[in-house]
Amino acid sequence: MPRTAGSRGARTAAAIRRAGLKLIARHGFAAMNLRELAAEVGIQPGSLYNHIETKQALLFDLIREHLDSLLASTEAALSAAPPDPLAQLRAFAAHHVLYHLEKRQEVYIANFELRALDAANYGRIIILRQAYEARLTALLEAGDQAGELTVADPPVTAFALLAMLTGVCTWYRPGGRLSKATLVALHTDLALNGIRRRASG
Amino acid sequence: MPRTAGSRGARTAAAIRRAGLKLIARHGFAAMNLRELAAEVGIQPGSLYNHIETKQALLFDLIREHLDSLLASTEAALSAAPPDPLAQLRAFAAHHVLYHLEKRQEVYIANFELRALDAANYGRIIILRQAYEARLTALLEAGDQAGELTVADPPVTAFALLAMLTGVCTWYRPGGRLSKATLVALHTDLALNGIRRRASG
Amino acid sequence: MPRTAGSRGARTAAAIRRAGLKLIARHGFAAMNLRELAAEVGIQPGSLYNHIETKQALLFDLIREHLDSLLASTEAALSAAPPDPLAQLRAFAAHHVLYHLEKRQEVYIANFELRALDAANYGRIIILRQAYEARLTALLEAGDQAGELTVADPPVTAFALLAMLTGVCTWYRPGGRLSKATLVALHTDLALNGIRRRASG
Amino acid sequence: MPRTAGSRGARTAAAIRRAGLKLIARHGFAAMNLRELAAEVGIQPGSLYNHIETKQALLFDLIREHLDSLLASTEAALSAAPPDPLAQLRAFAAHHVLYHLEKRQEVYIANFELRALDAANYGRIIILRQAYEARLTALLEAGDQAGELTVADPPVTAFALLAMLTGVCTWYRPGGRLSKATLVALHTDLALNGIRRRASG
DNA sequence: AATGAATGAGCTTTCATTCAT
DNA sequence: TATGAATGAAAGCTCATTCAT
Repeated sequence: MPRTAGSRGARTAAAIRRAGLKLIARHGFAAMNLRELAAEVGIQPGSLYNHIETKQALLFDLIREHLDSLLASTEAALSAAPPDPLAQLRAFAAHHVLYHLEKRQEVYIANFELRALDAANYGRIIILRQAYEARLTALLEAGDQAGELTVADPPVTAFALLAMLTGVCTWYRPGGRLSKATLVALHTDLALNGIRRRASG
Repeated sequence: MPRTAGSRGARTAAAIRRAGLKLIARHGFAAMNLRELAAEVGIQPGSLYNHIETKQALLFDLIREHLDSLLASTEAALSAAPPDPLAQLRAFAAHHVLYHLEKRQEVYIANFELRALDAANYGRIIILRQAYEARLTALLEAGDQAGELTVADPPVTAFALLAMLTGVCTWYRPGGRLSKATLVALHTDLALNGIRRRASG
Repeated sequence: MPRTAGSRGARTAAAIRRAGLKLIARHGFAAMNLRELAAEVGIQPGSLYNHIETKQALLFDLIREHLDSLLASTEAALSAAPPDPLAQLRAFAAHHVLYHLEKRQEVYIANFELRALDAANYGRIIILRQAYEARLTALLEAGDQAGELTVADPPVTAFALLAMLTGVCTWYRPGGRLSKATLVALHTDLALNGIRRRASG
Repeated sequence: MPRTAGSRGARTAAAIRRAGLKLIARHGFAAMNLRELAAEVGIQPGSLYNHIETKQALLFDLIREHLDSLLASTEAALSAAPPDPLAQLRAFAAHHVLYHLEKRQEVYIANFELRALDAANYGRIIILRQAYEARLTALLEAGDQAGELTVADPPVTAFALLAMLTGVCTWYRPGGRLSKATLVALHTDLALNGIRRRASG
């Protein structure tokens, strides 16, 4: 007779993912070890394998779920914004910063531990990541064609803006001098100003 | 009897640093192993210890040398530029991008492997890094006070600009579509535009 | 309330023994694991313990059942043969080869996995095995005394003949070049010729 | 500067092979563990890997060396015997029994642990083993054609004789009731009698 | 300055077995 | 009787580091 939903098993699996995020973000994937992860969850190392396939598969799952979630919530944010290019871009930037501030662990892992993925998993993740980059590139091109932006090279500009907007989550700590809202506004302006079309000359 | 400058020992030491940069940049510090490093150099693992103290000390040396070199060459670049705030900032940005494009391995390590440093080494490195960040922050404040820039929050803006200007070296590969000079110009403009004071209305 | 004879439980128990024979014969006892056995049966590993005591007990049961069956069918074969020593021996050899060809998995396990038995179980099995060897030794002695055989050392000769007659099941595969009947005849002759009394000097 | 020959390294490697033979013969390959092997040698488990590639490679090396040695010493024994078929066969059988009595551990492993070899290694070993079997098959065919033997099916007879002649090393213990020489004679006669041509009727 | 061999601690993973449900 | 989840021990193997030569 199968256990009921919400059973201990599901809670353990969730705790493993939570602890995985925390420890990989803290130590890096290679330096994190499953003994510590198990201890954090409160089970024996071998018991992890009732819930994960391998250490590598855990990393892949965490990254994939993050990117799935990022893509979905980005679409939601864009849908909720006015359709003109500047508003869409501002929505993208604001959502990016806020989302990244709130999911700093996931972001860290998804950006800096890709090299720890094996070839097959790396390929799968890159597709998702490129979809996200392409979304911003398309917005930049639309803004350029609408005459509202001056974008010298859309894909390169997209990379540059993403780097800037992502950077905040490498140093932000809750309770610091500036609120999340302030940081969102500051970075959004910085990004938009960098590409907004100048009045004339 | 000490060997002459170009002795085998000195060449081995240099080869170890070169291989260290390459392998740490490729795999990350924790995932890199000294066996592979020794093989790359063409010696046995035990022989490494005639040239390095520990794996940790190798990492520290590589990062410190990089930051020393970055700080020194930044000062040289700023000295060679006109003293007005905008020109200084442009020189800083252009130098940063070019230097980072040319030292991608060092940059990668100095940015992403700080967590692998032990506490004492981390403290030493952070001082150097903060000096670099402070240099840019000071330029932003000067430009703001001179009325040429609009900088909402100098330290945060400095972080944001550094993230953007550094980002390029995570994807740049020599022989790609765009030359280094083009990338330098593109990123410099993007950064400067983000903070240049708007005409008025 | 006990289930009826053909109940699910009894069928599961039989499937476990069948899978056990197959997997132990294929991989060896130590290399076989209960996960694979459970998968072969179509249940979860924990469920095995409704039907077996331990992995060790499963091995013991399989070997004991095989030897019980071998001893019983040997007696039946000897009873059905003429009582003279040569005929008895020929019946023993023919039965041995045929039985071994038909129960190759059981034979393999009973011959090569005895060392995996714990001390107590090993002792119980050795008694059965020695009974079988003693049966052949007795036939050899009887033949020798009757003047029909020349048996230098009955127990050693018994071991040697058993090794030869058993060996066929390490390489025999159904559908091969020779039929079971041919192999039985060939080996029986080979064994008998080895010990039949020579005409004179 | 390399160590001199006969160094500790070579002695350790030899001790590992000796202990490997002993423990694999005693427990079986799967049930043997490298911790026990290391303890037997008097080193730490990790140190084994200065001398072996993997556990699997150790098994392969032991089996291959045994078969190489068996083939070579068989050739030497045949060369030393008179060239007529019966003498050659007798020399083969006597050599086989004696060699097997003296290398019981190697024989056990080479016969019963082939299934523990991975596919590639298994293929390499089977070639050697078939060469040995083919040598006996050829002698049987020669004896049959010379009219001195009656061999119903040379390859099957070869398998049967090898099984019989090998069987002795599964139960022989030094210091037992019968000397090696006696056992060699007994088994050689048994084998030869099984196939020697009968006078006539 | 280089080597080969050793250490000792650690790693991910496997496994027989238990047990509440 | 079956399940899913847990245990605890052990496995093969890796690795930074040491050291006599």
